[in-house]
Amino acid sequence: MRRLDYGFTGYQVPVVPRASRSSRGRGQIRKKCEDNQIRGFGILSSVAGNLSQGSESLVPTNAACVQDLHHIVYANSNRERDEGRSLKQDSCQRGTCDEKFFAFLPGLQGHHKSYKLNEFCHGQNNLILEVGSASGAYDQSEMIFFAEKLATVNSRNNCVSSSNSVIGDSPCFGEFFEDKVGGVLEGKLGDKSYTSISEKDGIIPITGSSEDLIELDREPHALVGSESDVKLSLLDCINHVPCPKHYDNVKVITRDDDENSVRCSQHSTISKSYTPTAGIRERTKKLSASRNWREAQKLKGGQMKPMYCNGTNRHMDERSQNIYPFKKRKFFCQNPPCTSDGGDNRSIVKLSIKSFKVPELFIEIPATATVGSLKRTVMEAVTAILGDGLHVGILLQGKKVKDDNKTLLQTGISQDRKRHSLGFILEPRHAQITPPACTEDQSWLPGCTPQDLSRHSAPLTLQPETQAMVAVPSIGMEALAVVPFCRKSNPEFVRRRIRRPFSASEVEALVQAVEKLGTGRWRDVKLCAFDSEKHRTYVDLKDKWKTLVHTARISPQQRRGEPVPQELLDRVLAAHAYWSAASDKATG
DNA sequence: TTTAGGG
DNA sequence: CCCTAAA
Repeated sequence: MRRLDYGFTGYQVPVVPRASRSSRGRGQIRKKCEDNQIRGFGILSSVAGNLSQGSESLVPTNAACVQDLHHIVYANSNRERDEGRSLKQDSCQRGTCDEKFFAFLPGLQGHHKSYKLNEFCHGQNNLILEVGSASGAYDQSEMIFFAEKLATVNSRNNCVSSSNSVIGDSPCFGEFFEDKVGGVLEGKLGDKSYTSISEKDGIIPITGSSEDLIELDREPHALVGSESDVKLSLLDCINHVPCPKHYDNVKVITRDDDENSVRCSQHSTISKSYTPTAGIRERTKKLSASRNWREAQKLKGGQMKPMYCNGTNRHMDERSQNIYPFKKRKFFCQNPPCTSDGGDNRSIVKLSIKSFKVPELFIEIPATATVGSLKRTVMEAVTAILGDGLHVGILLQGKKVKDDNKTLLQTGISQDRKRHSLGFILEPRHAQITPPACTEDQSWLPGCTPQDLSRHSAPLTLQPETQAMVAVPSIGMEALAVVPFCRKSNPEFVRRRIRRPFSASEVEALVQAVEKLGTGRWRDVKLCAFDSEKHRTYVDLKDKWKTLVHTARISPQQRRGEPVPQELLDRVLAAHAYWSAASDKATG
């Protein structure tokens, strides 16, 4: 009997003949595993996976994860507070920003709230996100979400990304923000003001889901009322200076949406395995002409689906939960060498960039939208802005330096100048080049009046930003990636999913599932062994199996990445051989 | 949508 | 991981 040749023991191999696809149901019957046996297998493998994953976590508990993460979160209705001002540079002042971004969540009726990200300053030891509220109040969970996500975003931008970063809501996660030097929580609520300084451990527990409010000893209500500003400062969280060695004691919290766990990774550890050049090479290689064709097809079909439509599309929903690095990375490491233009090459200009000015970010979202969707919207917007859709502008004494070919000497940037005269702006890369190309919704085109806009979204407040809203550069729309019908207009911003290597437990689960189900039923494999892992599609599983087979066939010396136990690789080969033979037999 | 296979 | 022809 073939089963004897199979080599697997301990369970029965269900011989499920591979029916033609047309005969295999797609409905609820196949929603889960076909029989109890397989279902039991799935559960077992799940449990096994969780157990082993837990044991291999870098940091097993949430609390331990944040030992070195310094956060200060404070809300303040007074814009002029010294804490905020002192951290700002001249280059980070309000009102000098040309570009503005909008995030717009379509499809829902009702009141809207406009959120504006006025400034986003990176400092060597601080990171400030200042949010000006046009109307509604913020709750603390939103603030924390900002803080948390920005930490992740910035970690990614510093090329020390963790593969576990996930966008979206985790159904349940508890996190702690700890400020070793003394956490500060202060705010004002009308006449009531309070300041909460954690003197000892400075731990602010944030429990429950991301929707929940922070639990505070005092003033457990919203920190800010309407017309208040919220400032979030992540001290020591991420250092924007691109020198990873500073991060030795900084940990990045990443959350696995599936396991409801918080994982921490040492930056230094991450950066070890991160090879930016390889990533660039890979992505550059893939910029095939087919993309243009594909985009044309999508344009033609007009079949872009809203990303936040109650998850009616499982695939879109799954993919939207991942943080996508931008598909096309253009990290040119081709800084031109100092040219001998008569200047003194030995003259070095040392710059300490403490903050970047960023374009304002506007978010319009119906009041009926969920908090979760707001979070996703903002997160996507921030991610996009901080991702790759920007280039750096330089302000010298308030004037934009436009000629990139001038030397610093020629431009007047030199050491003896006051540093305050030099400013850096993050601005849309193609803002001046690409005209808005969103043809489906004319309201986003330049020249549209606010009335046109309100026809769609009826924002509660437009404020002075209204004029900017109609002049929003297309890059802003696409960078936000929250307006699907606009994203298609620029293939440049199709983002690649973040790489998430399979853990040993996942490999184990995959092997078990394939042993059970075979190599041609990836949807079933997914449902049985990875149903809870939204980021693993059946295509992913198929691909992983392919690489596993390849790995098993090559010599151990040739293998890369996290070593897969030989025992598992043996099972991979055995299962692959078995099911290949079974397939051949069935075929002919 | 799912499978299968190349990139 | 991405892309996509084919079923």
